[in-house]
Amino acid sequence: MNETPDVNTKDALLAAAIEVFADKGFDAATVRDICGRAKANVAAVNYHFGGKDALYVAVLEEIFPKDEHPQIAKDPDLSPQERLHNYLSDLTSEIYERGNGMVTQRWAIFLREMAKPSQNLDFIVKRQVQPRTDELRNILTEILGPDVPGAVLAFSSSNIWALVLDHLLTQPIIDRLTPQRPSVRGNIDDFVDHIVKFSLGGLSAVKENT
Amino acid sequence: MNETPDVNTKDALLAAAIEVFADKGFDAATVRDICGRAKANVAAVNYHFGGKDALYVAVLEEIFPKDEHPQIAKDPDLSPQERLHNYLSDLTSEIYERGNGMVTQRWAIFLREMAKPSQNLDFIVKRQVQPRTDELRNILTEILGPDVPGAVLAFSSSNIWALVLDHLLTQPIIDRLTPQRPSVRGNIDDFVDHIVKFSLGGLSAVKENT
DNA sequence: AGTTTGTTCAAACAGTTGTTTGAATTTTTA
DNA sequence: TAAAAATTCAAACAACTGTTTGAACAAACT
Repeated sequence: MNETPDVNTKDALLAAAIEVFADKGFDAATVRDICGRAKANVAAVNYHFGGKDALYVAVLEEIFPKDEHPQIAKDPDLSPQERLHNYLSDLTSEIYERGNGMVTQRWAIFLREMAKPSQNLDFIVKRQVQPRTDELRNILTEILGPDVPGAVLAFSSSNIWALVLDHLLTQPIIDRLTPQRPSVRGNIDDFVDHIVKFSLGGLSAVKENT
Repeated sequence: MNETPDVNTKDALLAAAIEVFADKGFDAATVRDICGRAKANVAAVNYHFGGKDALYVAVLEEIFPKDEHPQIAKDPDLSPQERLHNYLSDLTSEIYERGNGMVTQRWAIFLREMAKPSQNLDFIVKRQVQPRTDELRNILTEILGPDVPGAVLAFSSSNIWALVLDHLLTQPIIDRLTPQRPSVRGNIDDFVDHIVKFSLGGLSAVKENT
């Protein structure tokens, strides 16, 4: 009757599902694995969530909360260059810095959805990507000026996102290619300084001759 | 003695496997689907290749041939900036231009392996990525000068790769975010010009203060 | 011819998947 | 306390997976 009969197993299932989905991906994840880690019965997923798909949706709702409004770099006192620095610093540290928390798992799931999009990618884009790209777009409009062609603005915005997301995707390749290369994690500041420099240089280059 | 009018079932299986693996990924691909498209019996994969895994290896050998040596931009008469332009132009058009051929399927499989690495990623990196990154590294060494720190060179190399690979990964997001944006395919030259400008600007920016 | 070798095929096998069942158990309600 | 509702659980289900089997067929060689 009450809506909080046994929160324990349901929460345990959700936590285990976040782990497994981030680690294996939706297809490779099995409900038996999830229930095993949650110390619950195999039928628990269907009882509490209604099925594997619904559990995945619940996971997405959990790790992409609605009320999250970053807009960190909106301080009007800062120059757009400084705001870009703050923007890239915050985004980078969120992706790479915190190792075992929920934040990195969220980006792992995001990466999986990009490589093999499902219907749920719409949800993730609306919750996670849309507000961040809007903010970047504002910063870039100030840097490039109001007369910049829309294509240049769109390309540049994608370029800067690509610089940040790069390691998320190419980490396994870098491990195989140049294992001696220092990892981003632990050198976040160096990495951020580099991509800020690279971005500002690239932006002024595409601004010059338009 | 060769080229019988009847289609070789082994070749048909290989062709169908390339399609299915590129479209669904290794896990989601089924041998029944592959054999169905090849109009072959379910047991044909095991008879001709020995199993699904061995078929995947055969597909990788097929779409990542050994004798492929790009080194297009090695002309010593060109400036490193021009060589970078040629390098990015060739790489971009190979990834995005030819729509239905084998080349794009190769990059689709590459993307899948990056998002969920398997043992075969070593093979792909050695065959596909290694020679191209070596070439880029040479170009960047000339542009940045011999005294550039190794970390800056490594970061910059990754950055430029990220600019090219960007759309491969974010295409499904862009479709959901800004559908009005002109696609890269069809505007390859504009895209290449943009990332060349952006790259050169970024490179001189990271070169300045080191 | 006959024999051998290579290839196809329908059927079945063994394993895993998500899901359902129905009875046992716990918790809540009256 | 007793009835009722909510939750757990072992077992089974149906569908799908890659793989194997053994007979049928085809081609090549002696």
